[in-house]
Amino acid sequence: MRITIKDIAKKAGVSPAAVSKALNGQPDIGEATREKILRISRELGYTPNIIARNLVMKGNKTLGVLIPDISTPIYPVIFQGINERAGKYGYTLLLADTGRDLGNERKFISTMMENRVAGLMVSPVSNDVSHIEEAVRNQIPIIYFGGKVNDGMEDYVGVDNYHGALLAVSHLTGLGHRRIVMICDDLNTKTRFDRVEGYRKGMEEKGLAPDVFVDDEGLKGRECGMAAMTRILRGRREIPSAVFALNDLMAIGAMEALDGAGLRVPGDVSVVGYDDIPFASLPMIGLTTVWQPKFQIGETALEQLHQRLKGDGGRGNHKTILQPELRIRTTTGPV
Amino acid sequence: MRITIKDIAKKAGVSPAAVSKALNGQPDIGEATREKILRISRELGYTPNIIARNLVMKGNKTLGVLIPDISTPIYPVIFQGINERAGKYGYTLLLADTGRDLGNERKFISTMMENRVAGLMVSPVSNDVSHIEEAVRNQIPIIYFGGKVNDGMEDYVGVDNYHGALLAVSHLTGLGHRRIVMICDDLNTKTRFDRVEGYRKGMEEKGLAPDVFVDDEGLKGRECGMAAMTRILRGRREIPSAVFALNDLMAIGAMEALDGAGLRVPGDVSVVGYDDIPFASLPMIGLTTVWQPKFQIGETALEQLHQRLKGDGGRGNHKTILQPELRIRTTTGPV
DNA sequence: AAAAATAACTTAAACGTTTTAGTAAATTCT
DNA sequence: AGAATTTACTAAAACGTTTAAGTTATTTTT
Repeated sequence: MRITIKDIAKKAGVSPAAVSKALNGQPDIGEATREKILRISRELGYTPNIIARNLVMKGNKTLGVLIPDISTPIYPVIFQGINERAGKYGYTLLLADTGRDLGNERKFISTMMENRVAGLMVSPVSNDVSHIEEAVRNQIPIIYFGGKVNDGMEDYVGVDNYHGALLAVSHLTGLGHRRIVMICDDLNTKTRFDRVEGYRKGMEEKGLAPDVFVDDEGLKGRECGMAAMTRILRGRREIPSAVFALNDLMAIGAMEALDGAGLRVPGDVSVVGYDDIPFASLPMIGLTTVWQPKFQIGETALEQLHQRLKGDGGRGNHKTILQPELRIRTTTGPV
Repeated sequence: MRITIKDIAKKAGVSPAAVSKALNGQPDIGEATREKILRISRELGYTPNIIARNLVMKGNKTLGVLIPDISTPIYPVIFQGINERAGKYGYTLLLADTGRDLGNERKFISTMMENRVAGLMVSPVSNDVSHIEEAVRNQIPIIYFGGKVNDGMEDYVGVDNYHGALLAVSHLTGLGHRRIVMICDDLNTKTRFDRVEGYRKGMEEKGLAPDVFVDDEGLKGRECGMAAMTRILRGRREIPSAVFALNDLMAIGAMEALDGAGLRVPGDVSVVGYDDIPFASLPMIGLTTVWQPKFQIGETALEQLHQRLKGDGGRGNHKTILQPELRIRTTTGPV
C-alpha cells in the first residue's frame, strides 16, 4: 500500500490537516512539527497523490494529445514542441495514436474526457471533427493542428500551405523554369487544396499555365509519385522541366521514376518536395523542399491552450498560421 | 461545471447510489428507473469521472511511458506497439520525452508517480537507473527498454545485439569479404559493446582478424561515420573491402566519405548498417542493415507490464530478448 | 490580572465516485 | 393471514486530499 498523509499523521502524532499544511508550506504550523513531519514524510518515501488533490482543488494539469500516426516524421517533432512547453508550465501529457482510424479517435476522445483532461490538442483523422465537438461539448478547450485542419474550425494552429507552395514555385520560375507540373495524390483536404492554389498563383503571376496532375487511384507517397511521374513521362509530348510534388515522399517517388527513365535530376528536370522530412537533407538525396515549423506548431498549440486555460477557457477562435520556409538543396537547378 | 452523478440523481429523483448502479449495469435496480436514469444521463451529456472512481476502487489504468527522444526514428514505432496493446487492454498512456536529460528524467518519473500511474515503461537516458528505482521504491512495476538496457536490470525487453552483429558480419563473410572493419562512435553502452562482440565473434569464426575503429571524439551519427571512414581511408595501406557501422546514420556518413574518395558502393566497398531506420529502404540508399523489431518491443513491454499488473505486481525479473533480422539491400555485394 | 490577540493546532466537510449495510414495500410461501 | 423472502431502493462510509471554521494554550495588551 502506498503511504498517505494519514500514515504520516499517525506516525507524527498529528492530524492529517497538519501534515497537509506542513507539506504545502502553509503558515500556521510550528517549526518543530513542520520539520518532524517533513522528516517522517521523507523517511516513509511519501509521494503526494496529485489526483486526489485535484479532486478537491478542481482543475488539473493533464492535457490530452491525439495524433493520427506518430511514426509519420512530422509528428514526433510536433510532440516535442508540445512536450517542452508542457514541462515548462507543469502539464502532464496523455498521448494516444489513433492510427488514422475514426473509431479509435472517438474512443480515445472519450477516454480523455473520462480522465478529465484540462484541455485537448488534436490532429484529427478527418476534416470532419463534429463527433469530437459533440463529445467535448465545449466543456474543455480544444486546439486542432496537423494536416486536416480547415477554416471551419474554431481554434487551430496551421501552416500557410498556400504561401509554401508559392515559395516553391517562385524558386522554380526564378531558375527559369516554365513547364512546371505539380503532382498530387488527391484533393480532399484543405491542406492539399491550398498547396495547389499556391502553385496556381505562382504560375499565373509569371503568366505560365498551371498543370496539376492528380493521381487519385488510391496510391500514396512514393508509389503515387512514381506512378504519376511515369504517366507524365509517357503521356506528354514535351516533358516538364520541373516537378513540384505535394510532399517529399511523392518527390522521392518522382525521382525514382525519372531515374528509371534515364533522366538526370536536376540536369534534365528539377524536383521540389514539401515537408522536409528528415532524409530530405541527406546529401544523397538533397531534396529542395518546403520546411514546416514542426516544433513551433507544437509549442504554439500548447501555448494557446495554456492561455485559454488561464483565461476564460472558452473558445478563442484563434487561428494561428505559421510560415513555412524554402530549403534549397541539390534537386533544383537552372533549366 | 461538468455534470456529476449527483446532478443526475437530483433530476431523476433518486439517490446517487441508484444512479451509480444503473450506470454500471448492476442488478438491484428497477427497469423503469434504470431507463429513466440512462435517459437523463444521456440528455445531460454525462461523462463518468474515471479518476474519482479510481480513487475509491483503487488501482487505475494509466501507464507512464518515458522516452529519451521521440524524434529518433525507432521510438515512434515502439510507442505504436505500446499504444496498440494499451488500447486492447484499456490502458491510457502518459508519455514524456526526457530529451536525453537526466534532470528531466528525474522530474518526469516523479510526475508519473504523483499521478499514480499503475506501471512504468522507461527507455532510460543512461545506463544507471538507480535514481529511478529509488523514486519508484518497488511500489509499481517497471519495464525498461531501448538502447540503454543492460543485464543488471531486473526487467527489460531488449534486442539481441550480439546476434544482430553476427548476422551482419556473416552476410559479409558469406560474400567473400575478409577485410571487414567495424566503425563505432564510443563503447560506453552495453548495446554497443554487444554489437562489437558479435562482430568479433563473426570474424573469429572465419579465422579473420577483427578490426574495430573507434572514433570517440564526441561526434555522433553521420558526422562520426564520415570522420571515421575518412581516417580509415587515409591511414591504412589496404582499404577494407567492407564496413560494418554501429548504426545506419554512421553507415550513411561512411558512404559519403567513400563517395568523396571516389570509391563505389558496393563495387569497391560494401557497407552494412544497423537499425533499419526508415530511409535505409529508399531505393536511392538501399542500405543493407540489421532491422529491429521495434513494434514488437513496444508490444512486449506492455504485455509484460500487463501480466505483472494482473498478477502479483512484483518484480518479475523477466528479461525478454527479441531477435533482429538482416535486411539485405544494395550496399553489399561480392568482393 | 483580566481581556484580547495570536500561534498551533484539530474537526469536519468537500471533491465524485462505489459499495456495504440497512429499510420499506411488495411478493411468495405455508 | 402471518411469516419469510425478494425487490428496489437509500444512507453513509470510504478513497486521499484541502480548507474553512473551531478550539485550545500561550502570549500580548491595557
